[in-house]
Amino acid sequence: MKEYGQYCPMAHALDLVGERWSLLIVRELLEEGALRYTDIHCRLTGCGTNILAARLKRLEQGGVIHRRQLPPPAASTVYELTEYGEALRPVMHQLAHWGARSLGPPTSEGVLEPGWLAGALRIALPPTASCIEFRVGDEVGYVEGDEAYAGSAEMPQAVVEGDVASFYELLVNRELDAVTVRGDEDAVRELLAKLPPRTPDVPAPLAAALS
Amino acid sequence: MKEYGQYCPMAHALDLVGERWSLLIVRELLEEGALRYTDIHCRLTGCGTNILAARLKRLEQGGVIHRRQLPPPAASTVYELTEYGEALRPVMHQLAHWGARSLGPPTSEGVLEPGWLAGALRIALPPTASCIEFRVGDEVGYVEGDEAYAGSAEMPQAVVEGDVASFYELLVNRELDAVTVRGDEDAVRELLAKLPPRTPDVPAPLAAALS
DNA sequence: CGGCATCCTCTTTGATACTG
DNA sequence: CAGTATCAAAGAGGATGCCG
Repeated sequence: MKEYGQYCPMAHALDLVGERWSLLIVRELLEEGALRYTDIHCRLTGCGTNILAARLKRLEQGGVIHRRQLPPPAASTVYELTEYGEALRPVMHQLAHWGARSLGPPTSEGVLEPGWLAGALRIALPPTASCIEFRVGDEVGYVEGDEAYAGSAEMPQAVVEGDVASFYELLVNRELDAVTVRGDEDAVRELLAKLPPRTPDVPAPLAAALS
Repeated sequence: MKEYGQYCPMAHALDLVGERWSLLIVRELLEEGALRYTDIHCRLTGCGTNILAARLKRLEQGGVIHRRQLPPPAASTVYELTEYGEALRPVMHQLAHWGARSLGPPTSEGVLEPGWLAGALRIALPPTASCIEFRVGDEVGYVEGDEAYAGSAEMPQAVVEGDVASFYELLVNRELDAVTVRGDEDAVRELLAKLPPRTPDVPAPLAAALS
């Protein structure tokens, strides 16, 4: 893509990561740490291999990511964020928060990429002292302290289970009855109580926003 | 542009503001408040009128901006951010900070849009008790408290003057001698001392980043 | 004029096929 | 596995035209 050609930090940032797919690649690397070409490709449904190659090249030239050769015997090349690329984490976090405010319930045709649950928990939930596991559809993840992880917790105080719509109900409408809770239900209640205040309203709903 | 089609707040945010030019439109509205179609267009060199119209429509549908009819006699339509669009301010601020780390000196062909100085000051400078005016090229702006404004200050404690390269020297390398200071030079020195620590280094310089 | 819509050319995308 | 090659379709950029 042509650069904007403005001497402005915003425009420059967009020259580096503003192209289509670029920030989603960064998102994957932020969540997974280091990924092979094919791993990235299969997580980004709709992104052609040529586009991916072009973006990776550009991000590398921009100092956002770098290629590394895995030590033998698994000598495959992986991509990971540079220190500079890592610095995008707070930006991405805020942007995701912003986007979440107008992200409707998952009724639409949205594709859920593997590992989405840990990302969702990380964004949605405040730090908690408890360890709570979530099973949503075929995804499993848990929160503990101020981080969220994919997979099962070792000693969860509570396990929350439900489908994607119930999960949305829980997080957005604080509807505890939407899901089934095993274990310490009060720990979940406490977590919900610590959620940031509901953002009042977003003018246009998702359906209208996207033609 | 086609949507990403992922049920993910990041992807959704990019569906709303991730298209080319969209975030630059938001930047203008954040800085100027409300602008007419033509004002936006002349601030975005390179953006065709059809593109601008399409982006404005999309941003409006997404609830990021809205159109308003100015009261008579100047009954022209202006665009401004909704409350939801305003919420992009911290995101943009962080993104600009990130971009500034790899934005080189202004030797390149970068175009300086009118009003850039206030934006630059807002991003670069920490809150200050003093009121300091900057004259860079033909732009004038000043900082006071935790905000930055375009135009002349009424009672500046100091006036800093120089060209764009000197301004960059001042902010990035803390080189006070690069510019001429009238009035309370210590106020400027104090401001520089409060700048955040220099970010160590960005792997690839601007020149290499952009082919 | 200010606020777009249209037309046209050129680049980018997205999907598939192919190669070291 | 990690990309490059190819190609149709969509989007970007520029000029111009229309309409209040």
